[in-house]
Amino acid sequence: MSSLLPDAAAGVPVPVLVALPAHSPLSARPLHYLHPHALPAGTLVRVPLGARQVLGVVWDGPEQPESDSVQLRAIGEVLEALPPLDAGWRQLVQFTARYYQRSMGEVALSALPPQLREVDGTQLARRLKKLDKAAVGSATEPAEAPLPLSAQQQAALATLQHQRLQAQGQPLPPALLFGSTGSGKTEVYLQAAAALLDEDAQAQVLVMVPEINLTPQLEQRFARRFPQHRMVSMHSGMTPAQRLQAWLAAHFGQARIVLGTRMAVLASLPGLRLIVVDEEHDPSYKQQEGARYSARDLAIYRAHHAGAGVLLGSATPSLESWHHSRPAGDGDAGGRYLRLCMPDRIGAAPLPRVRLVDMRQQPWQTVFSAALLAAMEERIARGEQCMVLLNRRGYAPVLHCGDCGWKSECPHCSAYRVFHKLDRTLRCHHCGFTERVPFACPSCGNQDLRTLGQGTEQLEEALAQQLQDLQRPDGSAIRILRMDADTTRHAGSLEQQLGQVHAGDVDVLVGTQMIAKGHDFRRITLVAALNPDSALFSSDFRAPERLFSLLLQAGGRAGRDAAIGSRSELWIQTQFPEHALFAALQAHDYPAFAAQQLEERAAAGMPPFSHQALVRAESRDQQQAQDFLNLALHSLQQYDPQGLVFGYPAIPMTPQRVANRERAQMLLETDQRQALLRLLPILSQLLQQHRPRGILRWAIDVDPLAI
DNA sequence: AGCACGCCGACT
DNA sequence: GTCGGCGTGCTC
Repeated sequence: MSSLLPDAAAGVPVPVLVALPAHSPLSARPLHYLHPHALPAGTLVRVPLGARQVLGVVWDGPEQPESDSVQLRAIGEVLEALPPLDAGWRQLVQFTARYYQRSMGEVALSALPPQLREVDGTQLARRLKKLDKAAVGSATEPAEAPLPLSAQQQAALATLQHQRLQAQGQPLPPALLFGSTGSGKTEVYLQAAAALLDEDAQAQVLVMVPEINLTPQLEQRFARRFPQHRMVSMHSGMTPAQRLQAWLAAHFGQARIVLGTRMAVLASLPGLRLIVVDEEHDPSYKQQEGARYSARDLAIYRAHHAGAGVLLGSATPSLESWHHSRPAGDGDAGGRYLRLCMPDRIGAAPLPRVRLVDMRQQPWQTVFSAALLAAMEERIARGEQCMVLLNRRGYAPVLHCGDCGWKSECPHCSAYRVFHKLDRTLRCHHCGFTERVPFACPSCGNQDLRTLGQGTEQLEEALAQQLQDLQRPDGSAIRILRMDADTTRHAGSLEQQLGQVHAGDVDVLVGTQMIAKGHDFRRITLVAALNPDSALFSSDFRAPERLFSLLLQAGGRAGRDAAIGSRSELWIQTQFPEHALFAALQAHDYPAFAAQQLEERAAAGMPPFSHQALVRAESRDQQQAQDFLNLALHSLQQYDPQGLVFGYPAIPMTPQRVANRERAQMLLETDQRQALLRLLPILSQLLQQHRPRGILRWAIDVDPLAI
């Protein structure tokens, strides 16, 4: 293609966003392309960029490029079949990019389904025809009737309704639905959605869940309740074609209910009226790479600006949401969120009894205390199920040589490789480096290598041995199933294993956190957490919050069935049974736990009483990574003469080295969010400008979850 | 981020 | 003599 000089015949410059990385000097503002006439913002186009054709979004912005020395190229194709993305979506993209320090192009294009980048106008037209067919074909079976409401559910819904009527176009405050497991939060979501879907034929409801494997259950309930409305899912487990169809259905307003993981918060939803964030405390709402946004926080922003409601649900809310929903009193105006409480379990099934086993009273290196084993045996003999939680997969976290002290370190990371007995490998859980287990110590030749610590594989083995004489009520052998990232790696295996548990083929379920979330295991009457202590004294100030939530949630797995729920128990083996966290857990008293934690946070000036950003850098050299961060911090101080933002000197991350990259991080903290928001773009610039050769990557994580 | 261009080691 | 390693630099 010959490069043509721009002339009047070539048309006018149009600002277009393309997917350029956050720190590219080009990504600060839209690029400009020529077109015979101006195009409305939000129009999707294909444009040439270097040697390739890429998808772009026409943007609001300067009508002229900043520099007049660039040769503008022509827009390749306008995807006319798609209505432009609306102003609300564009504003959301702009806010996300600015708040999380990424380029608008990166955020905008990553919010679009990947397959949209590949299709041209003709292919798209074909997809749209299919979309219309799907819309016509729906609705046959009768809708499942709403369930009768408890008094607390009624009160929550009445408050939401009242608040909506009162608002008169004003933004609605976010509502936090604080309800224990089994209190019927889902029914509240369903009826809140129903009210909007019935009253407004254009209305769309976005329902967010933390993880893909939790979508099917909620999906089923919504599908049965709303067979007359089109519902689509949005999560990373879908094929590219499915994702495109779902996105199109939402963009055209055909999908009235969109159910998805965090990515769904950036979908195009022209009729958005309500966002539900289920399990709002769940850390998976925070994206951990690229644009590190919190889908829960964006949901609140988006709902506010769309004039939609937002309903956050949890039995153990994040301390942020809990604090923001505090009632007024004592000279405190209260939080900006509305708090709705549903403490009672429906069907009056009592919450599980919490039993603490003091591991200091147990023989050295006990894995299963005798009391816990006895309790498990009793349940299995009765035909009930047990669930055992241990947050470590593999057989043992370390392999070691007693003679010379060799340990199974990863050559590429500052971490130990985990011993996996089943396939006889040593695997690094950080970089993936895998080797066969050596026959003898690589350092001294000793053939007697030993394991240190326990993982889920070993638990499964130990339980099989300890329970081998035990039989089910019908005399058959007992079955132990292990579920963790290793056993659920293949597509469909997760569902298949969950099916076995539900069918009652499994007596003891052993696994990592993944089994503690969301699933309704009706016949489980005992849940045991074997070793939760590391979270009690972790350097991460959010570790106790996560532990409390995990244990309460895990306990909630037990005894959902009222008939047997009365004897359900949550067992915790700990060296610190006197810890306040366990006392609150025993009383099922989240408010007490939250009050105690918030008091500590307030005293230490930590979130939600302060705002943080974490700057990370990677280099071959740890000192260089730290120097890079410290220098940027030093330069930043001249832009913050009042010292509103405090920067802690850079420290190594844990683990310090991953895949031969040295990692360092620097924490910024302030009680004045605005000051931080003002300084972060300057910091980005400083980092970019003073980046030495050896710095491989750097990134800013705003509102980091783990430090 | 892609993708080209560019300048040094083991092979059809 | 080529194929290909990934370092450096550019994309409206």
